[in-house]
Amino acid sequence: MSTPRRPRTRPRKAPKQARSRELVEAVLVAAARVFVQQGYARATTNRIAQAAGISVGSLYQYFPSKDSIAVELLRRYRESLVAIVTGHLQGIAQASFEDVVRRLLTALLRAEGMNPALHRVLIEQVLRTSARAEIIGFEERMEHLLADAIRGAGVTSSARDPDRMAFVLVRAVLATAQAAVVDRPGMNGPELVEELSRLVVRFLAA
Amino acid sequence: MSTPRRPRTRPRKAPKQARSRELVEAVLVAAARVFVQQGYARATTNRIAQAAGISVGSLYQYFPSKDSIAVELLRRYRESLVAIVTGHLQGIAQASFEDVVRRLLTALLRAEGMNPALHRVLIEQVLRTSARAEIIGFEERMEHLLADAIRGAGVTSSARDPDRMAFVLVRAVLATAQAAVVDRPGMNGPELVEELSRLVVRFLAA
Amino acid sequence: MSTPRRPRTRPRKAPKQARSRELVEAVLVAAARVFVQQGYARATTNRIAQAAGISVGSLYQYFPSKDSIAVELLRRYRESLVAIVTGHLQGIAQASFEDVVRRLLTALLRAEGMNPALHRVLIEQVLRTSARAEIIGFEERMEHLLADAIRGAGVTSSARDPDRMAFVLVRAVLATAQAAVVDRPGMNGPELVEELSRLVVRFLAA
Amino acid sequence: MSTPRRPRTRPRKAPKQARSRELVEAVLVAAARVFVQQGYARATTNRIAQAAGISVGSLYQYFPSKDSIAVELLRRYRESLVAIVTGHLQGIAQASFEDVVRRLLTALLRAEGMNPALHRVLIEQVLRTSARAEIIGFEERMEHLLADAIRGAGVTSSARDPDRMAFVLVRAVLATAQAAVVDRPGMNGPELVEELSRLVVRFLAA
DNA sequence: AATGAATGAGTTTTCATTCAT
DNA sequence: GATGAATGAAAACTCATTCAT
Repeated sequence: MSTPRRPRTRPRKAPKQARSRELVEAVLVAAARVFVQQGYARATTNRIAQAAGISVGSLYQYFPSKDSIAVELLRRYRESLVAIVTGHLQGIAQASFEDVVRRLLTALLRAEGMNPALHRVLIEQVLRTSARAEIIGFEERMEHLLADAIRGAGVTSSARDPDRMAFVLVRAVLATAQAAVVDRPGMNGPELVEELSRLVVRFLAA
Repeated sequence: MSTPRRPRTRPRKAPKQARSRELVEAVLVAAARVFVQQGYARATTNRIAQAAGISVGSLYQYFPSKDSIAVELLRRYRESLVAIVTGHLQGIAQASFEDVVRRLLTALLRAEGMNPALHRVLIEQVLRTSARAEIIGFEERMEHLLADAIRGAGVTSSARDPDRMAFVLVRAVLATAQAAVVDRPGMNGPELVEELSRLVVRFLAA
Repeated sequence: MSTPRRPRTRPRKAPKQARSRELVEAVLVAAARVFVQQGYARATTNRIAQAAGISVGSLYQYFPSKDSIAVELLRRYRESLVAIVTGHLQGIAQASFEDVVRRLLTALLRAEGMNPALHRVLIEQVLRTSARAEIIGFEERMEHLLADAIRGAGVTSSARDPDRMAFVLVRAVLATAQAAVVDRPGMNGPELVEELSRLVVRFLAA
Repeated sequence: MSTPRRPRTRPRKAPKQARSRELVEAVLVAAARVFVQQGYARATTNRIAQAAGISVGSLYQYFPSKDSIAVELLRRYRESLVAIVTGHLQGIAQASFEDVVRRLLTALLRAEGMNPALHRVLIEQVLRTSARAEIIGFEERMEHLLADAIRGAGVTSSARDPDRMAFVLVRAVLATAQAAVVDRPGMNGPELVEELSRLVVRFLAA
């Protein structure tokens, strides 16, 4: 458990060769599994390497520290969530507002790229890490996207602050979606999408 | 030198004497602080004991392991949240529905008994602990409370499932409240209460 | 932080590489010395590792616990004693009975492979260990060897039970030999061999 | 496991009052049981006190250290063995030599005051202790008793050294008796007494 | 005198990281 | 590049002993 002198959280080298890229992927996939199953503290680098089918030494060839794996995982995870949301919000012009909401929520609840258990573990860890700066602002980005959409759509009365509305919606929806995916799969289904859509639409109504 | 076979997550002895109870409290308070400040992994039992102003040995007199401290903290935290919600829901007969919602949200956002930063750390920990079973069911209890309130208040149309509604509301509201308290204190204020109340009331409307 | 449920008394990995085997040997040699010099309780794993010229970590790579070192030492010690006795008993056909006895006793008293001080420490330890089952039966094996030899040699009258005779001889001879080697080196010598031989031969006589 | 600055192995105070004596006895009885069941290292002073039905504090009123309990136990144990042997050897004038031997062995094998498992644990411990000097010489005393008896009885030829004979006999007989009592109760019985007597008598014969 | 809570030095054990092969 | 054995700092936990009550 000795800690490196200087925090190393950036990948050691850009995986240029195909083989390297595969190796990096293997490590990330394995690490995600081990982190979730054992918790960050129990997830030893040896276990991760083993799960990835490589040696510890090779792991350290691409990740300068255990933390750097967590950070990269978190970065990717959030990237993918942002991508999903962005993608659907762009469709807001073509489709009815309610349809967009419904599709986005359906996508989220289908757990596309969503792994909140992992997210929780990573957050706890990364919060203690120097990589904090690289990571925070994720929800903020989501909020900006949403606030802009709200403003652009002219959906709402001028009396309310779109930023605050976005803040509320991002947290409320993400948390509910995550809970449905992880803790209560039985709750997940079209009816939940319906309720969540109702939550969003009614909340946004003037 | 050998370790007991069963998971050590239950408090070692019931603190009967006043002195003992103080000690247990001191440990919990200190542990909460250290967990939040340093993260679970860096929070060593020695540091916790020191922060509590006692010796490690005394700590282990009452908590058989580091994990057991986390588990007890989580148990208490959730207990207190349930108490707050229960308290306010009981007032639902005397006051207008909207008033109850507003007061409850105000209480939550005032961070009464709420320490989501601690909660996050603990969750990560307890996720991999055998104590998991002792802990889950917290949100479920909240949901039951709320679902009953919804049914009793006759607030809603018969077409919707009160259980699903409760599921959505509990997650949405708790997550937003926690985020406001921890991550974005600037967002916290009467306007947020207003928006959250709107979220709840509109969502519940027939 | 949690400990494996099963007793850790078996070597962790089979030392296959030459390097590994050396390390295991080094640990055992060092441990034997430290156990004898300091007693089991004072013989810390760090001290043993240091005496072996390796790091604690390496020690734990091959021995899952302090106890497992003691158990392996005891196993080997007894193995070697059995080998000595077996070797000499095989010569019983070629040489006169008395000669075999004398040579065997000489070998034992020359402390070939015999380290009773270590034995004592180990016994105390193993007595309370789950490895007890793996260990007991040592004297029994010796007795079987001897009882068979007695029967085969037709040395004795049919009125006596060879098993009981073997029981008595094994204990009597081993204890005396050990005492001579450890506690009273001054007593050790040809005359002692003579007396012990007399003890055995006369005891066996019809 | 911190060790006292100066070895304290003598009872702290002579138990003058009846109550004190009882307490001391209770501790010794409890300690003997715990030492045998758990081994010296695992036998904590708290466990011993608990087994004795008193508090640790009271234990330390009469024994200045954990070691001092072991030392006192060993002292008493050996005292009692010596008493048995002495008693029987005195009868050597009145009865036939063989009878004395047989009676003595019968007494030993009846486990009168004999607890070799305890003995083993204690020896290992006391060997590391400053009390070593107080303790060693036990077998020597037994040997002197026996050597004198041998000389006095004129049992044996002048060609052999009575001291060496006594050395051999004491070790051989004690070890066999202990093994029979502890490890192989099934072996214990009149036939064993017969064999052991034969061993002694034949060994002593000119 | 008796009690048993408190102490903290001293153990066992783990695991991120390095580096010789 | 890959490997995995070796390292050792740091962590969890124990228990002989003290001392306030």
